[in-house]
Amino acid sequence: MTTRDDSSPRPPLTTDRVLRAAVDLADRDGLSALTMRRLGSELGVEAMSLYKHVANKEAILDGVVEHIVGQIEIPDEETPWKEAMRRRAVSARQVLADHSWAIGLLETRGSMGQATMRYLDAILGNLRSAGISLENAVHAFWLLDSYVYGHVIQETSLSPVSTSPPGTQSTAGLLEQATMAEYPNLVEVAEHAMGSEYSVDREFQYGLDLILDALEQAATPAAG
Amino acid sequence: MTTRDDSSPRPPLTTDRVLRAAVDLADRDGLSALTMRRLGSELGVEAMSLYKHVANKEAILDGVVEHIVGQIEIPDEETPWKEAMRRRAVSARQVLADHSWAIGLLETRGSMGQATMRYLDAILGNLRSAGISLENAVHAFWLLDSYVYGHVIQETSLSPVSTSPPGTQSTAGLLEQATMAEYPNLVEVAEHAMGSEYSVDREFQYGLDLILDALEQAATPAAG
DNA sequence: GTAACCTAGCATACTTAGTAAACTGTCCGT
DNA sequence: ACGGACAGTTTACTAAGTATGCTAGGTTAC
Repeated sequence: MTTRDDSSPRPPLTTDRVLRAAVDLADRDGLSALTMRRLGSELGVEAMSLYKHVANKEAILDGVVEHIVGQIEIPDEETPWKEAMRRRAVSARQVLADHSWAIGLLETRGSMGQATMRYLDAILGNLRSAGISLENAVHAFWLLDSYVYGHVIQETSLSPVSTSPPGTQSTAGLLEQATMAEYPNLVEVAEHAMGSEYSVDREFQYGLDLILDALEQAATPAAG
Repeated sequence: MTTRDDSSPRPPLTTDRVLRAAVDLADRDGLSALTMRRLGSELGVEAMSLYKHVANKEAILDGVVEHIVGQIEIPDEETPWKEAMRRRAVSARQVLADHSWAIGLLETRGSMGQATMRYLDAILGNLRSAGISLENAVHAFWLLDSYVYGHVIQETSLSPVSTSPPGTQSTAGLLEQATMAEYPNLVEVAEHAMGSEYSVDREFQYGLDLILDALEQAATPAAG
């Protein structure tokens, strides 16, 4: 039994606490702020102390990705596939949007961790146990995951335009650029996107449903 | 008139030459190898000399992204939209796959450059002049671009599994992990992906056609 | 023709990264 | 009490981006 009943001024470091703090730090100040020294001071500790709990920074990034992926809602095998896929796509987008810096990490990780494999396996498991063929399950996986990842990427990379409320200087600034006259279609779309009836959320839903419906048609040959 | 007819041992630096060298370097040794010092030595010059031609490293990355995006085939307004969209999606995937480090850059750039805007404008222009409504053009843009970007991300992040020829140790290594028994669906898919009849190229085409067909149905209310 | 000056490239040096190596202090079992 | 295990620290090395000031060669103004 460890004595800790005195007012512990600093709980002991653990790998989990390190990873949690890393996610918090990146959420708050961006991925570039996630340095060993800042992470250390966040935990009231020197940078080198972290190395007692993680192999190196790469390991932290790996762990962080796992942490993020682990937050995505995983379908069980009973939920009807279309509903399950919609739910997990929405959840994945939510999680990735909440930690928009994480997408950039996904690509750079070479190998999949446990959480990632569990996630993929659950998706495929749901599809397969719904009677969908292996080929079609793979198609569905690629399509949906590509769509979700790509959508989040675009949301973040277009955020100067799309996330600012109408009339904000960043939106206006984009439009007022002299060269904007050369891009009439972009202007038209930007204005449309600034309208109050437009929402990126709905845009995501639209594409998601379109893909799901198309997958359903493809997966159920003749039945209607 | 500048005298340059003598055997110039080193052509003068220009912004363009810097950007070109940056792309080459990243292609060859990866994005992390793209440092000012290495880029300088690549051009036979000290790191600080680069700052005479680019504001800072961020500007190089911006320029590199522009360079990459500029390579994507742009549709003209005459090409039928479905064909145009397929072509530019294939081209975008090709370009991004040729410079797989570039995707990670796209997200981190805050603002769009000229090439990016020209690209987006051309896409929207093609769709609009094909008589597609503004709303549907926006849908098509989000869907297709998300799919392409996401697909490339997954290709690179799954590359340890998918790009290695069947029977390679990285593929086998993944499968032989003790924990793999916990992920039967993943194993099934991995084995399927290792089969010679499987190709990520075809996978991309499948999803692309599915999206294009679905978009077509949605854009042409009753016809067909 | 020469002096002022512009400019590409260079040398130096400062700051912040990641992390290796060796040290310190505490606590626990013998 | 002692010895080791182990969390955390100190110091220091390497590499990155880049500010600052220098130099040399060409250009331009008189």
